[in-house]
Amino acid sequence: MEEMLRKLTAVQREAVTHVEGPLLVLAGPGSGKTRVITHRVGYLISRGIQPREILAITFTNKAADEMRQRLAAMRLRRGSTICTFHSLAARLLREFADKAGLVRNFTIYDQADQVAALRDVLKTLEIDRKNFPPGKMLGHISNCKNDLETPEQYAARHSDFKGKIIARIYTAYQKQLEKNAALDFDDLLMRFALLLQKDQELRDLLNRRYKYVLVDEYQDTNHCQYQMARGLTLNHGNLCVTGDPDQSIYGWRGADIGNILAFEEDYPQAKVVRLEENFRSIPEVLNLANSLIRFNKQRKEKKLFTSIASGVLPELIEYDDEDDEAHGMAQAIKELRQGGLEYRQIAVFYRVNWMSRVLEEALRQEKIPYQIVRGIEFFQRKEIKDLLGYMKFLSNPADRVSLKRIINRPTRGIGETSVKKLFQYCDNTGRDLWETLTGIDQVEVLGTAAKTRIKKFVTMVNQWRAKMEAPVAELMQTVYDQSGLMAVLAAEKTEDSAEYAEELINDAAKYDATTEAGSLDDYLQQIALFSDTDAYDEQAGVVSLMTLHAAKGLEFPAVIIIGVEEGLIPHSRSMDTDKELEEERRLLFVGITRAQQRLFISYANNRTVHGANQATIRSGFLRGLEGLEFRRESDFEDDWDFDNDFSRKIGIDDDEPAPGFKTGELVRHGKFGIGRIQHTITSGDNPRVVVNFNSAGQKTLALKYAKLEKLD
DNA sequence: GGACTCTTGGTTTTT
DNA sequence: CCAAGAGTCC
Repeated sequence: MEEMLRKLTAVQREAVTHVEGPLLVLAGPGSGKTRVITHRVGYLISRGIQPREILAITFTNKAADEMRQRLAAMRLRRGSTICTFHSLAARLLREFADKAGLVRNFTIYDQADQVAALRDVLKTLEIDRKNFPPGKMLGHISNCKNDLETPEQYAARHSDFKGKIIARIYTAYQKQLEKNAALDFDDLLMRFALLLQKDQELRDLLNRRYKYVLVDEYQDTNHCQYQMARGLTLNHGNLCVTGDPDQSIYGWRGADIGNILAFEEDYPQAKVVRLEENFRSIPEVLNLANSLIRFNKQRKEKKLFTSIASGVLPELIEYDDEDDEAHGMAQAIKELRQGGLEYRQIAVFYRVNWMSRVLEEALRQEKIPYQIVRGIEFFQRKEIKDLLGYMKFLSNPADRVSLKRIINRPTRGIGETSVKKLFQYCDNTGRDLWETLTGIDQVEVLGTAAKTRIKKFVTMVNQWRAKMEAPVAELMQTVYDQSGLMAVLAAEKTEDSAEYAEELINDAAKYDATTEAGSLDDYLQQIALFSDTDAYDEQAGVVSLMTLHAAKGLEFPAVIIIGVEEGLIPHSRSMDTDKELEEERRLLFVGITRAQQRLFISYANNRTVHGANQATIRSGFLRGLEGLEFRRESDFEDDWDFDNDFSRKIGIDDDEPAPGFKTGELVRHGKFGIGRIQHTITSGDNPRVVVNFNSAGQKTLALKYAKLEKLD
């Protein structure tokens, strides 16, 4: 351990070795944050803390996996809990199901399930889907849950026409989920946060269980997650959070950047460590990132610097249209490869998923191998949803959404009307769905034909239920076969569907092989909480394509960002407020700071939207950037004077120190006292120096105004 | 009840 | 342009 600590910088070591009490690690991109967190876990263990007393909360399952591997590589004792907020909540809600008033085998609803459930609700409430679209309604509901607001509270707060209706929808939706023994993503967090709030006994128990809690990507936590982190550490206060306000990109789904910005006020005893040295990118990339993010007002001033050697200027390329852009980038990838990079070292980012299409086409034509990092796409396929629907219903026979999905797929002559009657019967008599199904003879509203068919279905399901303890893949294979799904898929013109279904069974087999105490419930939970980035395979040896959101936490020697246009970045649906605009800018910042060496940014003057060609405008974010090499690959000549609008000068350190001051020199400031120059910024006509003052901390000072006195 | 065609609306980002 | 929903026919 001692040796490992020696390899860290002084600031990193500070973060690793601060054991007791709240700790805020403000970590810039590429500052070795992951390393610090893993080392911190290692350090705690080396100090005699039991591994099982440590809880590390990551943003994705992928990040959790990686962390586990790193810890394993450090050959530490295992047993720490490393997972995401969602899986932690799911796990603990199962463990303390009684306290939470839940059944242990609850189902987790994904977006499609939520929509299906909400549609049913709207139908029974006889609310028009056009005026109250399910997606929008779910958005409202999600916001409420993220703020821990129950349907009752929402209803009490709204007396206007629309608010009242939404309150009715929210209430009925919750009832529906309850009936189905299902929780949506937000419920997981909300239910657990509320439980933690009101159940002191449980809180004490968990505070004793997890004595040290670490939360990564804290800038993207919402109110529920904030409450969870707080509740889990209330008794001992050993909460370490890490994050970067400049990389907060999930505000739209409830993430509150205020959580990290106000951490010090929230936890006055908190120690704050800033990791500002970047170990990832060449100064040219960092300079560009800095010159972009400085336009944001909602932030903590922070200057990124690096001692990595200078490289090539990032390029900005203009194209005529998206086809040219895609082919141009394919060309760039080829050139990068000739320059010695491997495919796996190159990534392309875009704002919206549909932008991958043109790109794929171009890459296929140019025979460049690629992967699209979109994990959940697989699980959104119809055949996968069908097969999983069976599994979900087996796991939780109260789940109407799943039953509705599978009872007539393949067709068994049990139509919509029969299902509707069945559900109505349950609602009217208050009887359990599965109970009703097994005693279907008593349901007078159904005809004999329907009853016979349902009985047959129930017999089939019962046979599977007898095998619930079997390995998941085995059970799934049986279901796939005996349900008739296999025959249906095999009969389809394209073989894709059957292949996908088999891929799912293989995935289950992998789960069986790697999980010791696996169960169907647990497998389904893992799948439900699968994320896009989880699909990123760094071993694949291919170019990676992904959205800017999915790029978070990753790094690549070469990065290409396409479609940097008004309406895309910033996206047309989030450019109304400064808050939204700043988040969009942060998104571009995240993209830029993924690059280690080479960075290409591009836009096209025309783009096909809705099948029609539209003229586009380069993103306003590009204005005022420093350190870009501009290249025009389009015929179109506008009156844009790049050299006037942009500055090609780059200013991080070394080459041109600010007049009279050098990195490392001791200086005195009238107000801040004595400090040492961290680095100098010479870009633009406003040379500045970043100084670490002994008492006042780090400050960026304009030489024009600040009177600095040299000391040595 | 189910398979088919036509119309229409609409493209963020995701656990 | 493309997916989902309504409408139509067997």
